[in-house]
Amino acid sequence: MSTEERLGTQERLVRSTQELLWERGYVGTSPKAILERAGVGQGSMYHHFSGKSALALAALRRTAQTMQQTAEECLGGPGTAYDRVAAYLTRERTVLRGCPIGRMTQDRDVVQNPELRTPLDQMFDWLRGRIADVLAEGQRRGELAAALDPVATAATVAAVVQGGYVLARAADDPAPFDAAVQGVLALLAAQVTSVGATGDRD
Amino acid sequence: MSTEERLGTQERLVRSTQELLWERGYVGTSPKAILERAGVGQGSMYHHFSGKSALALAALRRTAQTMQQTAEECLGGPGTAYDRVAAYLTRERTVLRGCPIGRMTQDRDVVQNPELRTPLDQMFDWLRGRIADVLAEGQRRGELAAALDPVATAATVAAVVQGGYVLARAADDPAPFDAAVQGVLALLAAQVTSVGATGDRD
DNA sequence: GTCTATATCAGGATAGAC
DNA sequence: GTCTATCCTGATATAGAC
Repeated sequence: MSTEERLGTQERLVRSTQELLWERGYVGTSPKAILERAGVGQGSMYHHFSGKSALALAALRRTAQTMQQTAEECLGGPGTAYDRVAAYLTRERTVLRGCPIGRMTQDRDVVQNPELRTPLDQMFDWLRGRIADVLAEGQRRGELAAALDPVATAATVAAVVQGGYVLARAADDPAPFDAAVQGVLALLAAQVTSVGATGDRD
Repeated sequence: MSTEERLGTQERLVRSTQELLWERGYVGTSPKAILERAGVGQGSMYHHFSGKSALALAALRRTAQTMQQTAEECLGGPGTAYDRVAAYLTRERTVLRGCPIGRMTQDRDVVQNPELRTPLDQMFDWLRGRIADVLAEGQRRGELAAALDPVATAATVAAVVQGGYVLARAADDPAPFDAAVQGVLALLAAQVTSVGATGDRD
């Protein structure tokens, strides 16, 4: 008995929806496709969820939550601020699949629906804030140049990842993603202070 | 008589398709919507184009061409390499609408169709190459640090724009786009050599 | 070249039996 | 809770008249 089969109906529906939204987007995902992948009947689906958008909302919340945890594992890890940002940028990714959250950003029905947009908004807002915190902490420790703007730089880092996916998918090749990441890491490395600097040590 | 009305049927169809692809993506755009916006009948449309994908191909080629021209106006302009990249990054944009080419990257049917993907691929390939050329030229002139990797940095610049759109649409606010651009410009500014440097002058 | 049928299938959901 | 039947609309295209 597979893991999938032992899960509850509701859980299987949410997971199917997560997968399909990632692969096909919101417009491209039909209730029929969801229930077929989940292996449940139509009546079953409409019993647990009011319809497509309710299913999508549950799926997006789940995906955003998972992505946040994954990012936190890198950004909350050990090392300097540069190390932690580098860990986030270079963590293993299935580049050509793109970002399951960033992708939804291109879906009209999602962006125009405040409820559906909220998980995306919160996720990216948290991400930029978290990266900015890491960078600001690096500055306080004297690791990074004081002139660096943590908030703007955090947006840049997050944008490089999302834009890297776009470039890679256009090329059908992960190379542009990797190049973009290496490019921003090199620029960031130039902001790393060479000496232990002015940090207070006991 | 409006400009639209005096155009030929074929031309009106292509323009309608360009608009709709930008707004709704490929899956979200129906032949019916195209012909209604163009103000032509169904028979007319299938006379000039074999179907939806042929129409999309014509539209994407046109859009990519226009975008390339727009980018060239900035990147081929006057000033230092930094100035020209900055001109590209900060040129006026309707940020919340996103990039009409980058958007298609999230459309399964487009990316999986080699013919439809080609215009996207060529456009971004050209863009990264053009930015890399500008940066390399800046290095030869002694404007930019020799250690900078023009190819990787070019990918970063292109990614920041595409990713900036994603962040802005998630937030329903252009601010993250602007922040990402300012962030990468500040990082790039740190690569500008302070002196006229080693350039040969007559 | 353009128009109006016509055809087929999928999307998205409701109804009511079990 | 789950199933099957049914409904209505739209997507995508073909046919053949004008």
